[in-house]
Amino acid sequence: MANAKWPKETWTRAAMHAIARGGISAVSVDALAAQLGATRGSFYWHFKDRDALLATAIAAWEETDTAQVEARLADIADAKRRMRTLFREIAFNEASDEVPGLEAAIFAQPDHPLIAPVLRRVTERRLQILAAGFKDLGLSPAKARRQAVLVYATYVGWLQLRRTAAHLVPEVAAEGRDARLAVDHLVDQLIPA
Amino acid sequence: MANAKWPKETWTRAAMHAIARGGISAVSVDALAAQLGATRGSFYWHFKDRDALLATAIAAWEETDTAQVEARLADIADAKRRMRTLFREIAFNEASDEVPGLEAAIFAQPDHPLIAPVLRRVTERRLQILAAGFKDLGLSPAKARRQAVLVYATYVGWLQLRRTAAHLVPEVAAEGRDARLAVDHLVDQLIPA
DNA sequence: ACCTGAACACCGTTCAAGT
DNA sequence: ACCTGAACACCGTTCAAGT
Repeated sequence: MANAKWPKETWTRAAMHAIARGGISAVSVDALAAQLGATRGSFYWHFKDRDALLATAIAAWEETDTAQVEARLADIADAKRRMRTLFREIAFNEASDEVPGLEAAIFAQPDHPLIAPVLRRVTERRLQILAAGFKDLGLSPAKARRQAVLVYATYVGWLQLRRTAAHLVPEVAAEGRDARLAVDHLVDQLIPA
Repeated sequence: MANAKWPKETWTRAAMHAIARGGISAVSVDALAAQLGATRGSFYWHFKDRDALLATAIAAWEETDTAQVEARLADIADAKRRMRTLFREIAFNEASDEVPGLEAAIFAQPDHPLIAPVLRRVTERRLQILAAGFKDLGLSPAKARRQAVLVYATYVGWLQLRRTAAHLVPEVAAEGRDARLAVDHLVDQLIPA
């Protein structure tokens, strides 16, 4: 258990990079084995099947994501600034993954059976953070919740438009003048003074 | 060409239903052949490969979608009512596909290489319709465009939240009191008086 | 405990042969 | 023109055998 040639973690890291590169379908036991210089048989000593590897990789992402969002927002006392930060930093600077592109790849397949439950938990946590912020800004609990849903839906759609239509919709790009104007416009309209 | 046992269209319809049921990965040449009572070899007479079938099915959806959105919105003269309709009817009553669930399944895989270019065209067309509406409501061209992007991003995210977190976020459900309140809230905030 | 290598199943693709 | 059926390739999974 301690002296494995290709410990479980090695397969998991390789899978995370494969997901970041080409999504779930890019995770091939055969390809990973070849890449590591191991055999497919070896893989099945550590994992029940391919899905178990995928679940482990996605769970690893969830843990680091939870920790990061918490850390980033806890610092900011002022509610309005916290909201702007959520959009500016998290939505626009492609959250600082330790595996670059992994979050984007996971958000790109929200309906995958292994991703959906994780995304539900992440969504609920973020909605609670947003709703708490809007309550701090003076909204009633019900209105704060509705506003949180509205803002989060916009965030989710914004990310999707960036992936699928960035050239077409310069407003949602990660940088540029159009994008900055659009974000200001968005923040002004979605976040009460 | 006229007297085929399993004409091209039969394969295409079967593929559309398979996509609606389980997404792109549910389209298996082997499974479709078995289902139709044909052989896999027969399939390759009509299509170059599996991707050609997928492309044909997605193109068929694009055509009917284009026609439907055009027809539905052309009727409504008043700009504000047109906007509300876009959200109420199209976003909430699961656009009346002739193949039920197909649009939702396509929106669920926006990054798939065969889906992405189609979705780009659909996105641009819808943004133009929205922006024209906001200009009719008195916004400047630049503001109308930004508002269209904001509204459309919210729409896209709303659909995704419904798919992945409907139980968790009753506000985005297709029906119910919470959902109606949330939509009113949303329309009031996103569509200028 | 950990890994190899052969075997099998599933499914996309090709193609020679039929009608 | 349209279809069959056999063959092959790719890859997930199992398992007996090795160290």
